[in-house]
Amino acid sequence: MTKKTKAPTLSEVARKAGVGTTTVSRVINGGNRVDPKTLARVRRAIEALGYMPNQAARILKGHRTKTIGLIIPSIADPFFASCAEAAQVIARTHDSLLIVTTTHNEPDAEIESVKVLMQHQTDGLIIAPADSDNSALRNVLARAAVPVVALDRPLLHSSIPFVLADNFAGANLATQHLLGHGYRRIVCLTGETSLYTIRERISGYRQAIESAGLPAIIDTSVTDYPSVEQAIRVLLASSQPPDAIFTLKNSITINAFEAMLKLGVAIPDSVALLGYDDFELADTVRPSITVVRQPIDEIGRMAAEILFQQLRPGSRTRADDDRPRQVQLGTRLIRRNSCGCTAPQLTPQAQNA
Amino acid sequence: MTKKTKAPTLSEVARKAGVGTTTVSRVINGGNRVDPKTLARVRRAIEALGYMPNQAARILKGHRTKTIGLIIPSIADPFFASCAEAAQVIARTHDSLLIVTTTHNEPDAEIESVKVLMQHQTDGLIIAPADSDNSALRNVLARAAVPVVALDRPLLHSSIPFVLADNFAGANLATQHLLGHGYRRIVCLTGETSLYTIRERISGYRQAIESAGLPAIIDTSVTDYPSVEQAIRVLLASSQPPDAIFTLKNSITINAFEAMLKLGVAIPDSVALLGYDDFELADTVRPSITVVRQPIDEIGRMAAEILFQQLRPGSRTRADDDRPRQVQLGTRLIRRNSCGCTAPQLTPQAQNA
DNA sequence: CTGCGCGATGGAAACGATACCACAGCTGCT
DNA sequence: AGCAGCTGTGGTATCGTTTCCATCGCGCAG
Repeated sequence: MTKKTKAPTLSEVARKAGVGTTTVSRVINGGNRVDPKTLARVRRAIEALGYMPNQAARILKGHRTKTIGLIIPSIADPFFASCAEAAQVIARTHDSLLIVTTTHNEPDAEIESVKVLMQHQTDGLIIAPADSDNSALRNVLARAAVPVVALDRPLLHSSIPFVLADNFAGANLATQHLLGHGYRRIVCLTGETSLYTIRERISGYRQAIESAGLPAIIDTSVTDYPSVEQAIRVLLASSQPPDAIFTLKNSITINAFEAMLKLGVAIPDSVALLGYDDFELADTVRPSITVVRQPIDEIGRMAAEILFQQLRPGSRTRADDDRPRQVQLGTRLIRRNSCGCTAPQLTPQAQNA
Repeated sequence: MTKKTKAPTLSEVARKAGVGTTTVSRVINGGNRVDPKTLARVRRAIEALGYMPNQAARILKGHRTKTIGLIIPSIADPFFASCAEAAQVIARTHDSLLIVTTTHNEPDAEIESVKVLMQHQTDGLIIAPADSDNSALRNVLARAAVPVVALDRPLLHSSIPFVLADNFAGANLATQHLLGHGYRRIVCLTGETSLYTIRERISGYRQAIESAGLPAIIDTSVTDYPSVEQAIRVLLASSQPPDAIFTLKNSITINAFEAMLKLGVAIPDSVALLGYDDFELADTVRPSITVVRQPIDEIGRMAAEILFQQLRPGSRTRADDDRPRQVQLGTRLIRRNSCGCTAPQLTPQAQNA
């Protein structure tokens, strides 16, 4: 038990170094305007005592806390995990700490998270709202009195800046790609339609399908593996079975792939498959799966950067900054083998936006 | 700009409610020993002002901060992301906030993280040390003067409790399984041997192989896809090509699988494959991949629980608690098709530990 | 009738760091 | 010589909350 009972304070350092607290404070914060000799002495005292500034006291005194909050549905979701990682990198360059809380897409948990983070005096907030039209959340955020940036999903009817991928364009392009291959009965398996991103993707799909004069075939009911398998089974048994499946979400893509394998559906010869969101193994499975890839890291990075940009002293006052506040990033179609492209491109292309 | 310039304070609430600060404080902390009428009045004032306690001030006043730190290599790594998620759930049940920092397995970043978290006065720390024998880290943690729990990797030569999977037993069992299938030239592709977990797995493999009187064939050089493909290419071209490959890490398993596919190696008929760590698609690819699965969530959960157990008031004094402090959790062999098991078991078995 | 105990409440001193202000000593200009 | 201006320094109020201690009624036993 070599545990020390108490952390040394600034004034203990001051006493040990034989100087005033002000001087020690100066040394800690850059050491300007301090005599080199004094500086060295204080530094030595700090070292000897193993002194570390108490953040709570600093924060209490006011001003910047060097802490920002990130509110996401889940850490275990690779998409948000990558966003978090990217945001943390940016936070670190701004000498700030990122605190992540999770909501599992529950509005109550979101509001709770905002409250918790505000109590911890975070300088700003990045949030991926479950419901893009949640007035309760808007209110809480308005009270928060700190800059907020929305991530992956916008917060509508508010002036909150957002960073997200162009889901409409991504799905639109993917659908066009399938149409280009000659598929005519393209089914869309969606997942939870309460999410803004999914709805946008549906719109993108629908627009492409309908402007080709074809019927949109949308199944919003699928959730887990059994439901996906069942849905595909039913579709295949119908009088006009699909010739392509477009899945709007990672887990559904994987489930659909597995179900098609199990049901003995030849991909893409019998039915093609194209998924929204890339994943590591999409390239490894046989056939490899064509997907729409979002610039995940970029989303996390930009959200954080916009937040810090708003945190710059003075930026609050001059309301009209020249920088863009609402960012929609482009997506790429990563062509692999599940869509009927014979020779998969090794270098991804087909940018949009 | 409906932004409020300033958050209301406790004394403003007190003034509004016409009571003293002490009373408001009591109301916030449970409201015992307060007249029901006063209580209601204060509650109303709190509501009206949208008051939220300032954590910084609370923390400064001393005692518990209701905040714990988690230091992991990466948030984007699914293993640690799941640990973090599990730990966060436990933290929430203890009414605490979890702050995650990442190190990318760099010792300097670890020490920096500990310092940052200590400055934020976290009540305790959970850490996955890159190097299990890092004396600098041990020193910093000793100074930290708060309970610490090691996760996934122990911190040797210290009394710090740890929670991890039994890597030796897991690899040992996996190797035995391959031996049981009749494979005799089992190659082990490791990944970075600086990690405790990898070293343990190597030992488990070696022990099983050598007690079968066979030579351990270990390639520690592989890192990314090209190196894995190259390694497999060389192995196959040798005079005595392997009949099974045991990969000690997720990314290497995936790389090996892809390389084998590309090189036209029949799995498992020509060469079997068994990987350490399960992943979502291991079950979806063809052939599905047999793996050793670790109880990831359980690791995160238990680490957090042990930490909070040590945080219980008084537990610091009675040093000899009856609870176990060093936990090694069992792993399971998930039998699929890449190892030669003809009929894959749908219900995983073969527990060990 | 007095004092004791108890429930309800408020005053004010911390907690540790910051920053405003003051001031000492020195330079160099008029 | 006098004074402005600069550098290096310290005293001290302050941030918002908790908590120790004091106070104040008030019913009730002695």
